[in-house]
Amino acid sequence: MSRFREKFDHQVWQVVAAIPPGRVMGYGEVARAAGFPRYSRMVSAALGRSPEPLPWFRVVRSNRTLAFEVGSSSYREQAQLLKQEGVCFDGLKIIEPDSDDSLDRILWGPQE
DNA sequence: CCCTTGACTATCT
DNA sequence: GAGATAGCCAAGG
Repeated sequence: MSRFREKFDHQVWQVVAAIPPGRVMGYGEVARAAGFPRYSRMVSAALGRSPEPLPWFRVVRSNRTLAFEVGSSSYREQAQLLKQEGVCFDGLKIIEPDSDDSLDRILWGPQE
């Protein structure tokens, strides 16, 4: 086993496990927080290798959309788990709770 | 070695 | 804002 992967995985798992419910982090953000900037593409692999259940569904793309193919079972599962803990969506994008996003969008909902 | 693969990103049209 | 493009980097064939 590569020593790199062992360290990387451990760090990533630790960061992801610390994401509070109702909040999300981007792959790049997780990688950076784990001490491995530019390793966004490696994060997903580390999540899949976790021996313990992780809140993997709280990891999303930098543009706040889900990384799976829209409509796939994985996509639906992740979206459901997130909504289940209060995360709101504006179409395909996640509305951050701390975002200074317009109140209009939250009140009016998706689209205009 | 060389080439391909990703649950990715930033940048430019 | 949607596509295309070019970086990114460990892993596996």
